[in-house]
Amino acid sequence: MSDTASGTEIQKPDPEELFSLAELFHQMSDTTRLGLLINLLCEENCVCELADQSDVSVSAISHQLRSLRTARLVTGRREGRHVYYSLADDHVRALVSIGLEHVRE
Amino acid sequence: MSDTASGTEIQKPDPEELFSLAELFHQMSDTTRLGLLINLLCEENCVCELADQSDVSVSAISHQLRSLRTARLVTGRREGRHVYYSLADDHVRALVSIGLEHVRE
DNA sequence: TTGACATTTGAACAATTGCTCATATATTCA
DNA sequence: TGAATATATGAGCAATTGTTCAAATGTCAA
Repeated sequence: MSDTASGTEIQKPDPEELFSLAELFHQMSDTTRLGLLINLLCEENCVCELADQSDVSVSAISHQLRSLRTARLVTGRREGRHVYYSLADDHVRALVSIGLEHVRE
Repeated sequence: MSDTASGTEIQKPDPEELFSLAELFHQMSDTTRLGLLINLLCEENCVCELADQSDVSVSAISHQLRSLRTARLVTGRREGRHVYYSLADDHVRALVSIGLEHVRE
C-alpha cells in the first residue's frame, strides 16, 4: 500500500540493496559495456568477434567483460581457443527494453 | 524475428540511442542519485527533505537533482520557497523494479 | 617443441565524477 | 527594506574510470 498508480509495487531497498542496484546500473552505464550486453541479446559471442563489432581494442573488451562477469551480468564458456560470452539472465534484456522505450519517446 | 525466447522483441539501438541509453543508466548508477529516484517513487519531495533523508549535503543533493533534471528523469516545481521534485515518467519505476528483482535473486 | 591465435592481466595515464565550501539567487515575512 | 529560509551554482580537489600498451597465459596444430 504505497508507491504508484502504475501497477508495480516496489519494496524499497535497504542500503546494501541500493548499493547493488547502483552497481547493476553502473555496469550498463558505459557505452562499451552496454554495447557488449546488447550484442549478446540474441546470442552468445566470442571475445574477438565482440571486439571486431566494437570500436575499442580486444584488451579493452576483455577488461570490460571481466567487469561484467564479476558483476554476474554475463557468463563465459571456453571452447578451444575461444571464450563465448552470453547474458547471465533475462533481467538485462528487460532493462534494455524499458530503457530504450524511455530514450525513444 | 531475432533476439530472445522471453517475450520482449528488442530493436537494437543505433549509436546515438546507445549513447542516450548509457546516459540513462549512468544517472541511475550513483547511490546518491539512485536514492533520490527511489525516494521519489511514491511521491514528490522538496530538496531539504530529500537532503535530510540522505547522507550528503543539501548542496550535493541540489547538484545531483540538476543532473537528473538535465537528463529528464525528474522535474521540479517551485512552491514558495520550496522546490518539489518528482519522477518525470514511469520508466524509472519499471527500471528500479526489474533491477531490484535481479539484485534480490 | 615451436609458432600462431585467442584471451587475460597489470601498470600507467588522461578524463570524468561527486563531494565540500563559498557564494549567489529566490521567496517569504516582519 | 532587511533578516531568515530554501535552493542553485561555480571552483577546486580527491577518487574513480576506461583506455592503451606490454607482457603473460591458454589452446591448438604442425
